[in-house]
Amino acid sequence: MALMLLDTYGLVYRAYFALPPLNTSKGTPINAAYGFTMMLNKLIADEKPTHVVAAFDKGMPAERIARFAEYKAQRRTMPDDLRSQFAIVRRVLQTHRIPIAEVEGQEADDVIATLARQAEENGEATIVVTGDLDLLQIVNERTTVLTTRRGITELGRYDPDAVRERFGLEPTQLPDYRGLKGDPSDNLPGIPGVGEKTAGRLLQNAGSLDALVADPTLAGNPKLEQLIRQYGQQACLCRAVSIVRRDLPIALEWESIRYVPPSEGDLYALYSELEFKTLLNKLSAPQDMPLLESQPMLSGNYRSYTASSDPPDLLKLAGDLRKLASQPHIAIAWLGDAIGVTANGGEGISFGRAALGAEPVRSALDDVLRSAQSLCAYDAKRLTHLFEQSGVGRTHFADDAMIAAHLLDPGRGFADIDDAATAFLGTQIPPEAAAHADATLQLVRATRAQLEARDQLRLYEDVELPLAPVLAKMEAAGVTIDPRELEVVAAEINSATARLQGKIYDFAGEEFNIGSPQQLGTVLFGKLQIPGGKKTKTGWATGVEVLQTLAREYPICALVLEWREVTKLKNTYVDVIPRLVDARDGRLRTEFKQTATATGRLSSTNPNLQNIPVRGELGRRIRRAFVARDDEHILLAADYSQIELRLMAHLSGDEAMRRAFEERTDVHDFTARQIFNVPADAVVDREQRRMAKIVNFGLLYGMSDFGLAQRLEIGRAEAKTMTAAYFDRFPRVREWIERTLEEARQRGYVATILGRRRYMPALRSGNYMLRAAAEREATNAPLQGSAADLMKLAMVRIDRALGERGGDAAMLLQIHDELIFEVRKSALRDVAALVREHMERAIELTVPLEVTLKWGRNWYDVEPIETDAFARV
DNA sequence: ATGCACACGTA
DNA sequence: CGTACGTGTGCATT
Repeated sequence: MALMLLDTYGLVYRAYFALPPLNTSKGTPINAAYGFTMMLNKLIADEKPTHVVAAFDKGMPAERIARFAEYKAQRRTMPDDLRSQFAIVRRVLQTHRIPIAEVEGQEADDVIATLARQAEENGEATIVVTGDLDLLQIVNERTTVLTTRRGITELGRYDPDAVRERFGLEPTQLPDYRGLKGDPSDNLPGIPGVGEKTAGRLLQNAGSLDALVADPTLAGNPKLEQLIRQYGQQACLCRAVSIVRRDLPIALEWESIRYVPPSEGDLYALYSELEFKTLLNKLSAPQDMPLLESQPMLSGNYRSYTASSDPPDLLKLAGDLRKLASQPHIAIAWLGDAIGVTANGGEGISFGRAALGAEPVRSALDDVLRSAQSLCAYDAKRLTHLFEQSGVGRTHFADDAMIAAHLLDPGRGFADIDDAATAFLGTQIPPEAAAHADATLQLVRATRAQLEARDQLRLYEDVELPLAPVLAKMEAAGVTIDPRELEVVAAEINSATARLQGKIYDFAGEEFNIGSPQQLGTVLFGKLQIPGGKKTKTGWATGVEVLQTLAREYPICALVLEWREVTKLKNTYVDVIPRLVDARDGRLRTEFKQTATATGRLSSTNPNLQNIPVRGELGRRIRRAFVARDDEHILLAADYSQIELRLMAHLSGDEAMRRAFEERTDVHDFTARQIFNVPADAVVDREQRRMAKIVNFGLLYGMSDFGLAQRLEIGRAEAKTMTAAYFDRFPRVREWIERTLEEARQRGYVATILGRRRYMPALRSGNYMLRAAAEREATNAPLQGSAADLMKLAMVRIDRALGERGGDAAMLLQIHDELIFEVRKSALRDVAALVREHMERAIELTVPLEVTLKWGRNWYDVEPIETDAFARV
């Protein structure tokens, strides 16, 4: 249990100065309210309080004014555009269902101090969040104070040790300290000539201000002694206004301040009214998801075990684990260093990961998992790797709550199981592995019901769940890297970098950091006076578009572009990859994230192998380093051709577009013929095809006339004519886009071919920019997402088929529409046919799917396989 | 040390 | 004022 107390005024004040002036489209100042809301969300996410109260000042601090007339005389009056935001802050709090505490004539500090004391007396932990350090005096074993630091998200955390560390004093000595040294911002004089250092030393020696005043000789030197005699009473007065009151007449109703997560609908309404774009984007909870009312913390009967090398302990742990062996439903969680296991009843066991090294424990767990009917986890793939390393046999999971949660709302990143529990269970999970396992079971129950209600079980059970172990295999396999090839590229890059850098310095007439957009902008557009400089928020724009247009006339721009290209390659790939190669087997391993994207695609990290260069020649050569494991194997690459456009043809049912694919023509060429009216016996020129290609891609991304005009470098009217011609030839495409948007507006989400959803609340936003962005996303998501569906389904089937063949081929990488395999040479023909078959037939569409197959000894040298040799079945 | 802005690699 | 990502740098912040 943790109570969070907010010093609302201080936090809002802080947010106001931390952020630039921001207004809603109607001109309402909003920066402080926005910053406060950001802080609030972050605090709740990070600190996970069970109870929250926002404290406000109310009325004048009359008592203190009476005690010390000058008090706060110096403080400036509140700016009007800040004052007006407090009403908004109150609404934010109301929406978050956070109660407000205020006492007539009292400052928030005193309200907070009083509530913290009451919580202490009840044995509860309290976190105070404040903008200044005055409240540090109430820090103790149960009360922690967070103070705002830089910006709006950074906080200092003060427990008693942190206070001692910072001031060399006990928290309770801080009012004395402030009384001695004074505080100009509150117009407290203290003792003249006594600053931080002296005040600290005096208190360390004398213990308290009272002791000093009673016996000024404790000061240790005559000068200080005299000062204390003269100003001692003034210091005591200063101290008096620094001491917070902890005895205000407030009755703390523990149950009434329990934090209940806000309704997503209410949040949506509020955030869109206030035009909190970033927050709105994070918010995309399914509208049909009933939010549970607050629940008590999960409780269960957990017994903890600490890993030990002591045989009796491990044997006891193994014995207790084995008691779960007959249980049908087992959940397992991996939290930090601990493993938690629970069965359906809530009884659970946690133990250190290291215990898996002991044979009795390992085999006991093995038995439990083997005998269970179903096994579930949050991020099963991670556990699969752990089991693999520890020699635990079973790795088949019937449920993965992380995947289920992501399917229910892919727009929201469920960073961890605590996130998901907050969203779907409305509960916090105690920080214990067994509790996490238990929460996993509950999450599975909740999410499965939702998936079923939405008809997404097939997507979950037949695609996503079986994909996880496939990805685990791919991650475990890795890909062999030939470092010598990287060295060749590195050498070339190094000499190019040196050469380019020298030339750039020559042109610039000075040495500077070319990698700094800021310095580069100053050199190009300031010193060299190159015209055409545009500005960004922070300075000159030096992006490719800008430099490219200048490159013809100003060689330095071309050189900078070249420099950027080579340094990027060096820093991101050539220098990095060798360091990540597993020294044991020379292979490079990535992690595929299955729940990272809003559209259903995978992502790849550590390193990202989905963005290895291909366009530039130099970069492309990096692919030479990706090789088959030995001479007996080769790499096989299989990629879908134009999969998203084909899906557009399928989903829209546009006959003309369907025919383009049916006839196996070049689709960009075909489009060019249509929109430029090129006769059948005439040739489409390169420029026409280039433009048609941009139009096709623009379509997939929901591009506007304006954007199209910019990309094509033509007038807006011209672009409009072109899209008109396009939609004239492909009328159902336009209808599909409009239908998709209309449906999405109405039901709140768009869906893919397998029923994967993406919730799009911003479609109904009153803010044009937000709405337009959402419309583009909504247009693209069904296409990109359906392509992901197809690929995932194909991967699951291919893995199964390869498994049946034995071990002569392994899937290594997925790059969205492309798969890379490592294949025994003798099996190439069969495997290529099998891969093509499963990819092309993943889902039957009204347009044919086409897969291009290539093979080679490395990723660079892959050459198309003669189609004739692998005729389609 | 950490977060942001910018830049840029891929589909 | 086309979508979806991850990672590198510089730079301003503790």
